[in-house]
Amino acid sequence: MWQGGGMSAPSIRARIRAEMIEEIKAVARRHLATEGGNLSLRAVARDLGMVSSAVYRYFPSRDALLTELIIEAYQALGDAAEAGDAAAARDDLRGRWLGVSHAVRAWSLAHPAEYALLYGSPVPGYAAPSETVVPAQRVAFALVQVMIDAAVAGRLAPPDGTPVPPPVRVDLARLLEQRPGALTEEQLARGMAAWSQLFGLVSFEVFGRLAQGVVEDSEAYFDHQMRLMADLAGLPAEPGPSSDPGPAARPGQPASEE
Amino acid sequence: MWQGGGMSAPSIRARIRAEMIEEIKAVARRHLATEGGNLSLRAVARDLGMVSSAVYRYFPSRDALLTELIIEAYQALGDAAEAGDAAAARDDLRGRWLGVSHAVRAWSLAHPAEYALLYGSPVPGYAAPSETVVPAQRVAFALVQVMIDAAVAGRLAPPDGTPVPPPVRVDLARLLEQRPGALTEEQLARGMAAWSQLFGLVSFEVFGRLAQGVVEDSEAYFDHQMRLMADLAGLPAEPGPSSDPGPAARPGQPASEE
DNA sequence: CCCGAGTCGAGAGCACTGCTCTCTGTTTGC
DNA sequence: GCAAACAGAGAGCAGTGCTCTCGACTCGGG
Repeated sequence: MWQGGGMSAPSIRARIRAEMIEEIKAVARRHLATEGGNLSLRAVARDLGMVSSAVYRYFPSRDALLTELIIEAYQALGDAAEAGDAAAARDDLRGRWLGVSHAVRAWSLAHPAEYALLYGSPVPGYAAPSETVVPAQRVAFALVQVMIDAAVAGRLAPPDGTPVPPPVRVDLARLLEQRPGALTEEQLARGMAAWSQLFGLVSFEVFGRLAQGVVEDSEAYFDHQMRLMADLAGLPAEPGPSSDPGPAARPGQPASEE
Repeated sequence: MWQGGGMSAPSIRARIRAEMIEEIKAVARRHLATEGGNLSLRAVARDLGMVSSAVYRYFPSRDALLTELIIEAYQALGDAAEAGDAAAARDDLRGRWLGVSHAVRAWSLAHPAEYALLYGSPVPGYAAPSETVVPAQRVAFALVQVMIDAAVAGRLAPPDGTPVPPPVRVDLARLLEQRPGALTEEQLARGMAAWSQLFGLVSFEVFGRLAQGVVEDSEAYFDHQMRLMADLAGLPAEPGPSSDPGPAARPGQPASEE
């Protein structure tokens, strides 16, 4: 943008600038982890040995810095979720489902302040920019993808119970157009139930609304709840017939990078 | 405390003081509703025609004021939930279940800032005091109570699917001691799944993580999701045989006081 | 009745915040 | 080589939570 031609010769200054931006974000992320949600731009600047107004050469406002951190946090969470999926054998559908779930939980517990940025109360005047909607859906996609793979393999149990009422069916059908023919509206509704259940559970745990003497073994509790959701989604209990039925699909800590 | 004897003769000054406390809380609640989460004590004082230091005669800190508002918000939410339960016939178990759910959603959408105080990111240094744990459980109790009533009436379907693993069974059994013999651990686990599902859904909607073109008719979507949870909990679909099977158990806006 | 004690409000002040503006020195592209 | 763009420092503004002091007021007991 400010450099017309191709990406030739990053012109030392531009490279320094890019490094500076990364350094600011790194320090801000560190502050977020230690101090908590109310990020102080002045404190970040102080840690970098510069004065607060200098930071405004790189970010137009504190909210812009937060937005950058939010986007990168969505990426990191999405990466963790997909890594949790990839850690299981492709036909171990329930193992993949639990892999995604436990990866999301592990990342969230390891980065509570960033999780609060993503799924806590939105900051006062700040409105989530459009760049955040796509990465925000990666976790939901990861869960639904397991259901889709199960459906195309003919291993997704047909849902019983309450059918989807017409108005909801319209909304869900619109979502299903992106992945045509794979799932029914009933099945997608169950996948989205698992999705909101996942973040409800993680929010309770990260925000400390659960650990007050209610549940001791919170990981086992979480694992059981997500298995209930796997049942609800219609995922089969055992891996496919073409794979070794080893000790897969155990909770553990599937993925927790950094 | 500062008045030794009984509660005789509130001594004008004490009455004025109590009124002042209520007035401060009322203005603070109004500010919370209009401005958002970051409550400014000085702005509240300004609205009351007093200077900020005067407010400290009534509340030792801003967090103390917030704590008061949090406790009262829990009470209001609990009242709404129980009113939503009471609006349905006692033996219309699914109607009561949905009544509680829709009442919680309606209150939360009507009081987003207070909801964020309860279920959003916890404020920086602030740790939820012990006065908040009991009122925070009222909603969960309201849901579980419907299941208990269904169980004693022999109308709660036995759960199938994944059994509760031993470590979780220990935690749940400890919770069940307060209501002995009514539910199995499997059933309580499903009730708590519905509980976290409820707040996961409401959080998504209140915090604007859902309405971005994903779901249009969010009330119908919520209703369907909570019916899925009623299925999961094992609640019967129809009211009991001793009641008229009229047009009950419809969504609507069961309770939304104030 | 009156007077010390406790209460209340106002004001000034401290340390902090996000952000703007101006000024100086450096780097860049032509 | 030079004008333009950029980077950092510093001062400053308006706002925040909170503390302290000081005068006015009210209350309860003698």
